[in-house]
Amino acid sequence: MQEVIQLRKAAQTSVSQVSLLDKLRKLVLSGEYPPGAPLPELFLAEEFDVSRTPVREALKQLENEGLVEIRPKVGTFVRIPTRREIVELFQLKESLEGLAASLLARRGPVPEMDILKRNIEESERAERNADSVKYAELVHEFHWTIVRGSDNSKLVEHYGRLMNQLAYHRIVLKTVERPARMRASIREHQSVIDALLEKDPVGAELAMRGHVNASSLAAARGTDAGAPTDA
Amino acid sequence: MQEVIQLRKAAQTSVSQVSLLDKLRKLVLSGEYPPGAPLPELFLAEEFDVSRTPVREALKQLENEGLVEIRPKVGTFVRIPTRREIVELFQLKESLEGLAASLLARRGPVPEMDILKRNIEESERAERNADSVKYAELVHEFHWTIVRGSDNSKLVEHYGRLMNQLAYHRIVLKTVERPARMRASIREHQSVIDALLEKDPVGAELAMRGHVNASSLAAARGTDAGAPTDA
DNA sequence: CGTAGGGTTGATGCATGCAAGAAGTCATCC
DNA sequence: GGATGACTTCTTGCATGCATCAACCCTACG
Repeated sequence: MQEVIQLRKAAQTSVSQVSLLDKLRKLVLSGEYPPGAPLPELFLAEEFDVSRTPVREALKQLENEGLVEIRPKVGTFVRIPTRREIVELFQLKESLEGLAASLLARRGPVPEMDILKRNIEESERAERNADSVKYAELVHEFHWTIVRGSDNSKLVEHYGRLMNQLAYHRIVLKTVERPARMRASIREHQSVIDALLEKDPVGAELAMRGHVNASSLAAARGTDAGAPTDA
Repeated sequence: MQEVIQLRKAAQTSVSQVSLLDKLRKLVLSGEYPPGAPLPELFLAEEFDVSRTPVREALKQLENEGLVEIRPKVGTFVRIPTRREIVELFQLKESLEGLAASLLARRGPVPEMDILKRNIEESERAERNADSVKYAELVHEFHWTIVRGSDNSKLVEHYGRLMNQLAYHRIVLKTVERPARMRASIREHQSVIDALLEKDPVGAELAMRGHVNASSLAAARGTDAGAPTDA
């Protein structure tokens, strides 16, 4: 009984429609199962009242997504991310979102543009109200709208994988969006929209990349010191 | 016995070290199991002399990689790619390789640079000898060297997924590299290297993207007409 | 006291059995 | 003749049992 990290029973919701994979992913992303925690198949099987087989399949998938690590014949553990990875992921994010903005700019008038305009308005409102939760949601929506608006399903697919990993790192590294950055961020969003409206792919890409880069630097500074150590 | 597509028994190599997943992936990528072909678990299990369980896991993984499609309670089939996907994948390729070149340019003198220089020399030789097989290998190596040289493991990871899907489309769409493009391609490689040597991230990225774009356009033209129809 | 070695434990890896469901077939009815 | 319906078959989805192997502990020895 020398367990390093104790897992408490998660709230037992019925396995119903939502897949086991989604539930496991959420538990890892939410930090309910913290980095380094063991995830024995039998434990999870009892937890979700299924057999080991579907649990195994879900864990394999999560390994594939980079959220857990399966050590053969030893066990499955929630992955411990490194600081280096977050830098790498932000570099990828910049590149992919830049591509998305560029593609969206070429598409002419699409419904996404209206969504983005409304997003800006709501973001300004959230900023005035210092509602950082609402603001974070809007930022999330802004970026996803542009990526989906790229009309490139493979890009959306890869971006989704990327964001899963980043969301995980966000939780783990306890990244905090500083209120001070909100206004700057909104201005950057606006300049992205401006370029999109002008159907300027190059400008849109540059604006988007600049924005992602700025916010990633801010995120790096916002990382608290208690984060896991690098390798 | 009304099977739409007949699978012939693949050469039975022992399951030894190399994993089942790799073997299955290769069989799909090589076109041994053509698009649309059913992949019943039991068939594959007997084929590789294992039980359904490991086959299932491998198939799930391949679905994740976008190579097969699992229709619940119906069966697993080799995915039928669309022309649209190949365009999307090339857009991603351009973006990721551009990022890689940019990152590599910032790294100063690294062993990758020598590999690239030698690659150019060998490419020219292959071009003179009209050795298109050797040439294709060298192109492959050139691009991978740059991506690996980016020193961004997450980029390498995503690029690998991307190239798997592209390799698949290459096979299926029977893309042919035209000899006429070899010389142009080498020049483009050279300009990428030039920018890398000057530690010019922006120039390297632009050169790389221009190159990928040019070769993807050539590939699109090189697609033969017998390819699968779009959705 | 430190270290090497064997045994125990607990986890995964795989095989197999059973049940559930989708697709196609065939017979029947209108 | 065409359409509808149940049935048959083939497939996956899941549960469970057994074998295997890594890590740990505890003992015995130098």
